[in-house]
Amino acid sequence: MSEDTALKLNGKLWIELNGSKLVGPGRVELLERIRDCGSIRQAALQMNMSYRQAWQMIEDMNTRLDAPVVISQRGGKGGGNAVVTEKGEMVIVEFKSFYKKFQQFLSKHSGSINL
Amino acid sequence: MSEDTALKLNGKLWIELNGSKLVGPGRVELLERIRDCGSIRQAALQMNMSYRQAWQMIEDMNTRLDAPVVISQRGGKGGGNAVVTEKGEMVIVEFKSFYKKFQQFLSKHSGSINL
DNA sequence: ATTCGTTATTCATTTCTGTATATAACGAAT
DNA sequence: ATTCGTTATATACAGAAATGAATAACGAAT
Repeated sequence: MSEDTALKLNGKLWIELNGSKLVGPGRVELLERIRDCGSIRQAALQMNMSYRQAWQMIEDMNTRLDAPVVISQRGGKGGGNAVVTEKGEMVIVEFKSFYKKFQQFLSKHSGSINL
Repeated sequence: MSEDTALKLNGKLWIELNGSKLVGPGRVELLERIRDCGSIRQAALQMNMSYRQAWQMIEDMNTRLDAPVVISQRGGKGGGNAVVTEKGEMVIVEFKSFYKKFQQFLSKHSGSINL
C-alpha cells in the first residue's frame, strides 16, 4: 500500500510540421475558445494570455498549414471577429484524440514508478 | 499512398517529484556517461554541456531523492571521480523503460495524422 | 465624420536559461 | 612541497523567449 503520489510520470505532446511545433494543448484550447466566443482577443483574455501571443499562434498555424484554421476580419460590427474554419475544427478534433490517449498512457504508467 | 513525413507527433517525457522535473532523457544520458567514464566533467564534455549544468542536474537528483544517484570525490588519482550508485542505476533503467514505451506510442500514432 | 471594439504590428522591457569564466578545495602521486 | 585533473561554487555575461505597452488599420453603425 505504498502510494507515492509525489512521484509521477508527466510529459508534453504536440504535432510538429517540418521539425517545429505546430499544434499543442494551448493552441487547441485557444481554437476552441475562439470558436466559442468569436474573438481572438476575448479568447486570449479568458486564457490569461496576451493578445499578441494568441495572434502569433493563429498566424503561425494559418500560414504553415495548407488552409487557415481561423479567418478573421477587422472593423465592422463589434470591431471585428474571428471564425474557426473546418480545418481548424479538424485540428481540434485530431489533437484532442491524440492527447486523450497520451493522458491515458501517462496515468497508466504513472503508478508504477519505483524510486 | 500519401505519406506526409513532414507532419509528425512528438513530445517529451519526464518523471517529476513534487511537481517539478526530476528525471528526463538528458539526465539519464548524463548518468549513463558518468557510469561509463567515471567523471562528471568528461560526461558533460561528451554531451557538449557545461560542467555547471551537469553538476547541478546531479546535485538536484542527489538531494531530492532519498539516496544519491552519483557519489563523487575530489582530489586524488586523476583529480577525482564520480560513481553512479545503485539508485542511479535504478533511475536509468526505470526511465528508459518508460521512454521506450513512449517512443513506441509516438511512432504508433505518428502515421495517422490527417491535416 | 465620429465612435467603437477588434484585428494587426512594432518596439522596448523584462524574465529566463544557459554559458563562460574564474577560483577554491581536494588528495594521490611524484 | 609541487603537480595534476577533477569536484565544487560564485559571479558576470549573452542570447532567447515571453511580456507589456503603444499605435495603426479597419468597417459597420450612428
